[in-house]
Amino acid sequence: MDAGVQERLDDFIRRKGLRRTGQRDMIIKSVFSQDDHFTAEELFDRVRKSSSDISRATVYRTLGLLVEADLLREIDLGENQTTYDPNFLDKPSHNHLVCIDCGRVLEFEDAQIDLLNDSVTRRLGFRPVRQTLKIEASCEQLRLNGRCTNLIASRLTGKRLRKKR
Amino acid sequence: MDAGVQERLDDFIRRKGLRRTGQRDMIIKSVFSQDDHFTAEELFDRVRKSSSDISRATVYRTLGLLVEADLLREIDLGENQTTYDPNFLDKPSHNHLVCIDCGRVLEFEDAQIDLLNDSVTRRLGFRPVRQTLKIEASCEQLRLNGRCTNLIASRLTGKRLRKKR
DNA sequence: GTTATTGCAAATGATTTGCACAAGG
DNA sequence: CCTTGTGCAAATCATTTGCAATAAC
Repeated sequence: MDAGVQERLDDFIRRKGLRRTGQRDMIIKSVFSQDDHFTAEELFDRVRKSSSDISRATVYRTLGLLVEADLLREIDLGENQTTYDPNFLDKPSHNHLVCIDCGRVLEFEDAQIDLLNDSVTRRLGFRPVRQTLKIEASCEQLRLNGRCTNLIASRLTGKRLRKKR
Repeated sequence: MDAGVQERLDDFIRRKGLRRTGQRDMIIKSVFSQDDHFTAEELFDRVRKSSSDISRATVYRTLGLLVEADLLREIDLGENQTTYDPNFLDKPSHNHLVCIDCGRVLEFEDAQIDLLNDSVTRRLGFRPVRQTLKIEASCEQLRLNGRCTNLIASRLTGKRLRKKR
């Protein structure tokens, strides 16, 4: 876990007159112990494994806190559950590419995209605050070779292959 | 309403072995009679005004149909309700700018952005299918003048000024 | 001691669904 | 007719919330 996280959260907590608790510490450790995207429910399961005295409500409430403190970000992957992305601390303006064949999500940064979007925003008479780019795309691998390692991998792990509906 | 809509839907319906019904016709007319974004519930209210024998369930089911037929698109404006955008027929690759001060949503097209995103996608080894760019920004007007006509307008109309939460 | 935090279970709210009846082709 | 579509009400399911007990500071 990035050393700065705990510190930044402490700042936030102090500034808002809130309190540091054991539950919050555990949840934060779990959130930032890895860099996969996750849902509230997935996090709840993960957290439960280390200590069972953390309730679902506290998980939801702490997630809200982390988002408010800008340590964690909600992203839209087209699911009906909110997905959380813990990687904005390291890569403050990364984007997401979602493969419509295998459901895999890639993160990428691109300074040119950022610049272009900023300039468009200014041209419209606004000051840019945040931008969210999601690219849905299909595997060249799958199209050219008739198979895609990610597709196979996700079948093995039982992950969902496509959006619902 | 764009003349092509009904036709395109008829095609879709025929291809899938479905049926054209009075309710679907009414809903489609309502959806494409204007170009504002809307939620399922808002559409339900609108549709109810012209004919009261359309149920909420049918509205939801027809929305699903229109999305599947690619006549209508779901967009994410950060609300807890799905928002629908009827303007992708006219502007197939437009983007959204959401003002965090007044909540107003602007649509804009930009060929450069499209090209750049496509090229990034290819560089990552994928074939681009669809891209979604949402820019959150703040009013220059508000910052410079201390007021923003949109902000005032949205106060008058009682629209929400900021995201929830 | 105060006040924020937690766990629990109940409440919420958007969306979906089962089923009997109605209607399109 | 035969099958799809509809309305209704009940069911789902993620998320939120009221409240009494608990723990920060």
